[in-house]
Amino acid sequence: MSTLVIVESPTKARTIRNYLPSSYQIEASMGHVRDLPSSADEIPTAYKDKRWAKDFGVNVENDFEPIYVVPKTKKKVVQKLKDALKEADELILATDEDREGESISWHLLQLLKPKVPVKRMVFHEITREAIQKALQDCRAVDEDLVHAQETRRILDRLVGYTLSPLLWKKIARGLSAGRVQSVAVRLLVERERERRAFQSGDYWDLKALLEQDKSPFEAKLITLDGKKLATGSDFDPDTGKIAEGRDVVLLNETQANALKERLIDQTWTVSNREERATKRRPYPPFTTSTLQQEANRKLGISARDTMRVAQKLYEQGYITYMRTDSVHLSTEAIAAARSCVEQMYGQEYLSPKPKQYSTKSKSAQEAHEAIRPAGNTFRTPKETGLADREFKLYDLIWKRTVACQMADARLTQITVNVDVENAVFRSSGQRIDFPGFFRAYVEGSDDPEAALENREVLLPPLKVGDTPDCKELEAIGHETQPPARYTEASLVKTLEKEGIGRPSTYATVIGTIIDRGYAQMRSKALVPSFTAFAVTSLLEEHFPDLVNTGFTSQMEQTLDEIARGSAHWIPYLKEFFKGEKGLETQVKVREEQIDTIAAKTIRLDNVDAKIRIGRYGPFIEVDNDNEEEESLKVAIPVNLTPADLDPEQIQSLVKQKLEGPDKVGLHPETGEPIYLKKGPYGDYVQLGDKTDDNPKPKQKSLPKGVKPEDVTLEIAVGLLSLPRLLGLHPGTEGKIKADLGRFGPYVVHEFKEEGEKKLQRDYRSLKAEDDVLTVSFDRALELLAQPKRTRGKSSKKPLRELGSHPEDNEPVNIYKGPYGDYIKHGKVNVGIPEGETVEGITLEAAVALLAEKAATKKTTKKATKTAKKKTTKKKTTTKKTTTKKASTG
DNA sequence: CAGTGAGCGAGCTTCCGCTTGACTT
Repeated sequence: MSTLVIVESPTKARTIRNYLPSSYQIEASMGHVRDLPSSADEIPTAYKDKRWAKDFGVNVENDFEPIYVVPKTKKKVVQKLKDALKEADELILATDEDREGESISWHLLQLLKPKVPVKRMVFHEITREAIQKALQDCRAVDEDLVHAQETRRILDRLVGYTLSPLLWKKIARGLSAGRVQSVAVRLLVERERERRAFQSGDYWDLKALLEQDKSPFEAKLITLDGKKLATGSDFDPDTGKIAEGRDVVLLNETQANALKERLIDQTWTVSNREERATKRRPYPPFTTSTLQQEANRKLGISARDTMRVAQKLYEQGYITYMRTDSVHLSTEAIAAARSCVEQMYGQEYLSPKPKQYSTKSKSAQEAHEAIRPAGNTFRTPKETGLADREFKLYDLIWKRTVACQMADARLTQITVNVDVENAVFRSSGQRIDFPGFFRAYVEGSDDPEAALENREVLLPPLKVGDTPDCKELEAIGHETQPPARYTEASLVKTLEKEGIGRPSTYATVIGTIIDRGYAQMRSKALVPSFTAFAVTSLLEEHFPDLVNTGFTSQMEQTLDEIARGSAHWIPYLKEFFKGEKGLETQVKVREEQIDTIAAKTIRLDNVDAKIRIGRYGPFIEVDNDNEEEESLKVAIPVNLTPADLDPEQIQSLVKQKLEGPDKVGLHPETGEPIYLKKGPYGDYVQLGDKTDDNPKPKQKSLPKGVKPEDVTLEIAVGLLSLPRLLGLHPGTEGKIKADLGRFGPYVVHEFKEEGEKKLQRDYRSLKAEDDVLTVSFDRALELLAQPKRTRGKSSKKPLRELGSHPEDNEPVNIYKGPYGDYIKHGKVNVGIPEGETVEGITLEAAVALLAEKAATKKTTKKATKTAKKKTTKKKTTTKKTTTKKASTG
């Protein structure tokens, strides 16, 4: 008697193995095992000639019947499951209890066609009791829920595969649109429009430094003649003036200074004092979304990296599952958190009752627990022995989980009014009466001003009638600020709030919009591109419903009805796609309506010139007054986004195009002219004109830190004389040169190794203090003598030294790598096999593993070669996209 | 890499979710 149990994740398989009898075999499906064909080569031959198959992989002519295929990457998994099933006389489908999980089970049934009894089992916690109970409560696959998933899948396919081709035709090839990404892009564009339209306003106020009984405190002017003083929120962002209907006093610099002079020597009297007790409740434990936000804000880690690190922690058994939308904690988890609080902070810091949090988001499917330290007792961050990011992330998760079972923080807010003449100043303080969960956790904030709130601000014990001394009075000017750009954190937060996207996709959505050229990351901000503006405008104008934040939640409502059996999926899709206002009809109509030129043209507020999306990127088009002549076209440098483009920028770009490049001077030796030019990759100098005889005049980029206005003839000549020969290496007689490369200035040592014909090159980057034009021979030797900076982190120190290899006496060590711990000997690396530990492995075992690896290396040469290609591609993503653009012409 | 924005018209690009492999250090 044996039972095959299929779960989604291999880690889960490993853990539940401990709670099931040995006659149970546990396998993982690794997520979905079938999907719609992603491209033409995946379409089965039977459907190859069908239009609908090629366009959608869904039969839109016949009740949206989908073609499901096993993707190449999943063939192995499916085979393994089939083999495992042959040995079993019972099948238990234990995929997650949400829409996608139910669907995976259904697909498994379709694929495996089991002849043995089948049960569907669901569990939310991986404990012996929970799994035993789940085994008792098996059910059948819920077909309605499966239909809801299919509807979601098909709808996304229809939206994506109709709108994207429309964009190829109307705007640029390779673009994409989708239910999730297009809304995300639109959010960025809308915010950028607000920022462009924003009119800043100035206002002044006074800050006083007062002193009572030798204790200083600060107070700010709040009213004048009983009228409220204007602050940033009183301004209308569209005009930069005080918003209509606001009865406030606006001070300019002169008025503020005059007021200051008038008030400084007067008598200041405390007129009012108020105290207000408040509470702060701890935050709920982490979901994927809140973890990504906090890791981004507090640790500066991107959503993608957060997930990568969390996955590691999960696989190594440190935390529970990291893709979840639930804040629910198991009773064991609550008990563990409470025991942590008692031990580390004491009974008084414990919340009086165990706290269970409930998920607010309507779209939540709650197939998993909140993200928390794994197990029935939590290891403290120190006990884990983790390091670097893994430690920091675990620490964050541990603190948040423990804090959620702690007592509320109790604060007292104190406000004191101080009158002087016709003005009232206010001083605000905050006293923490009991820190409660603050002891463990203070949430990071998008708004640094708000983060400061958590700090204690103490005031001297003032009472009404006190007359503090005014030590200093300062007039301070302020400028209202435009709304902040989205960061990864705030975008994820908004998407989750609107129910758009799922825990498993937040990080990839951001990746997609960057990959497609819809946005770029500038420090932490997501800045939309010109393409994003063009695409968003088109979609807003012609498909407003689809790019509305409400679209997904409407869809979700219908999916819920389908899941409950109260709605049918085919009529819904029919209406959505084939209906009078359906997508198919709309796309057809709009395709004729949309003018290609107009779609590629971007209108920006307060910019007259037209911006157009060309094949090689965005350019400015200035119409000529003379109708006969062609309009003027000026390329916009890459990395310049709509955010940077103001009328002055355009002016300067147009001017350069019209008047030609600035001439720096004539080359002292050849007499050729030297130009300073603006290229798509920045400013550069060029020697001579481009002619038929000289099709490739010498050009050199300005190094970082050199501004175009600083370029003298001397600098230009110097740059154009690069590479500069510094001398010959004393050891090898090889040439040492200095030059500018793609990654900045460098020195290189060129030499030939004994017997080798090929020239070897040893590169070192110059440091910030070095100048490529003047760097000396000695300095170059010094740099070359330094070891190459190892890429990545502190992977230098071995975790464990095993000893020296019997063959060559070279050390055999164990290191920590991004792909797990591994054994290193010379250039051969081999991962530690499953079941072995860093501590347990012997030198003999390691030597055997290394020999095995060295033997297989020859046979897998082909595989590593293709893989190498992949990584280099990845490394040079930025370059790739730009060269791609340049080479399509 | 470096001044374009179109066209002979093959075949291609593209969606959202669920998972960990491939890679190597």
